[in-house]
Order: sequence, then structure tokens, then C-alpha cells
Amino acid sequence: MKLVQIYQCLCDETRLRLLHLLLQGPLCVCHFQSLLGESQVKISKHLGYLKTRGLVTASRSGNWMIYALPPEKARSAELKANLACLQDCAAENAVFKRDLARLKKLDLACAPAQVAEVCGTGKGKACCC
Amino acid sequence: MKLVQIYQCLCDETRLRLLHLLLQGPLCVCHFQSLLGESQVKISKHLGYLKTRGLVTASRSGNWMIYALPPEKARSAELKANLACLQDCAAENAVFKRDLARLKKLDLACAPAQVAEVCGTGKGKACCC
DNA sequence: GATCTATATTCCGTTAAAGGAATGTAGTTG
DNA sequence: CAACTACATTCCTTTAACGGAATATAGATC
Repeated sequence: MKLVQIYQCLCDETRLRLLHLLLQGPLCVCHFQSLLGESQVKISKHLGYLKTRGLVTASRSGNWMIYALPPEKARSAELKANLACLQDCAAENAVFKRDLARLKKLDLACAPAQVAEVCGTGKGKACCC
Repeated sequence: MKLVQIYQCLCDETRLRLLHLLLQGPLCVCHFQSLLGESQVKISKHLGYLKTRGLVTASRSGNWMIYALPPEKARSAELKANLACLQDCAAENAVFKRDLARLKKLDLACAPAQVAEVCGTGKGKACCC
């Protein structure tokens, strides 16, 4: 993958937020939706964009699609450098920090009791987390 | 300047090459043209794009426009981080390395005797370098 | 002041990105 | 198997980027 293609993936705010969250670990689409507060289409399309270009991987788990960064070994030097740079830059940025705070909350909430509330199913169903 | 705007400036190959060369120091438009082998319009427009967004500064020197990165003190943390990242990534990339090699040659050639040849004026006129 | 040089800008067509609405689909549950 | 859930895709419109051809402009030179 060429360097410029990495930057093309990084040049949209939604994609930046997605990638930044993925630096913390894999996530499913529904979680991205609630974390970013963006529409399903928007999230799905940007994830598709990143997947097509090899910046994320996707795997199905029941009804849920789990997105993740490629395994470390599979990351080019350019990608590693830019992901590290993104993480540095995000550390001092309000939007990214808010996303991260919400993610922490989500991690806590993903204890079974609170799953329904977090995922909005309202039925106490299992979730991807 | 927002982080995403930096990435928007970086997401075109011509602009990446321009910025990479500018990491070595200021340059005029005619040198960019010969170094990149791209049309005047293309170079000028991309420099304009970068200037509008504050990633480069421009100053006139006679007939020549000298472009440069903003002074270090004026660079945001994000910009510094991304310029450093670009420099790292470019170090292992054929296109960037070729640009750099040509720049070295140009620096040597910019001793007065070879100016005319380098700049293509064919008249031994002074050049921006 | 006419001309030349280096660069910028305008006009134009082409292409790609972005996002919403609606619809399709794979897998699950009752 | 019918209904539901999570997600992807298609269709559409709007907007921006890209780059070439032609033209404009600022400053230098003769």
C-alpha cells in the first residue's frame, strides 16, 4: 500500500475517529454508531472504505461484524508510523478524547447487566461485547 | 488547524512530494517543476492549496516565488508530528528518494556556472538559487 | 515602455467522495 | 418459516478535487 493511500484513508474525520477507536481494540459496527453518534450508513460506508484499502479487517460474529486493525505483523512501516502519529495527535484533541471516554464507559457497561441499555436493544439481549 | 485538514493536505502524491522537498529547505516554483517533472499549473495549484491551508508560506524574490514550510515555532504539534512521520516514511520510498537525489544535484548545480543549464534559461541568467 | 519571465488564475470537463433514503441480505430467534 | 437484528449495498444528489488550456499579472530587462 502506498503512503498516499494511507493519507487518503486518514483525510476524513469520521474515519480518523474510527481508526482511533480501533487502536484500543476491535469493535462492532453498533458500538461505533453509539460511540460516534453517526448514522449506520455513514459508519458502514467508512468502514467499507477502510476495509477495501486494507486498513481494517472484518469478521462476522453472529449478527455482528467485528472490525479491527490488521495484526501488527501485517502492518507496513508506513502504517505503523502513521497510526502511532495519530494516537499521539489524538491524545490532545477534544473529540478523540471524548470518543475514548465513551469507549471506557462502554467497556464497563459491557458487563452483562448493562448490555441492553448500552446497545439499545431494550430487551436484555446479548450483544457483541 | 484541525488534524483532518493536515491529512487532507497530505492525501495527494504531488503535495506529498512538495512537502517532502520543503523539509530540506525553501524552494521556488521553477525548481519544483524540474524536480517533479510536473506542469507549471499542477505545481502552482498544489502550492496554492497548501498555502491556503497554512502548510506553506510564500514570499516573492524578484520574479520567483519562494515557498517554505512555516517556521518551526509556528508549527502545531500535529503538524510537527506529521512532518516527522512523512520524513521517516519517505526515507524508504523510491519516488521520494529520487526527488531528494535530484535536489542534491540541484544544490550543487546552483553554483553560478551551472545555473543557466539547471534552470533552462539558456542565457546564463541569475536564478532564484 | 515594450518585452520577457515566472507564476497565478480562470474556465472547463472529468472524476471521486460524501451522505441520506430506501432496499437487500446474512444470520438469529421464536 | 416468519419475524427480527445487524449490517451492507444501491440509487441519488451535492460538492470538491484534479488537471489541462488559455489567459492574466507582477516584476525584471532591454
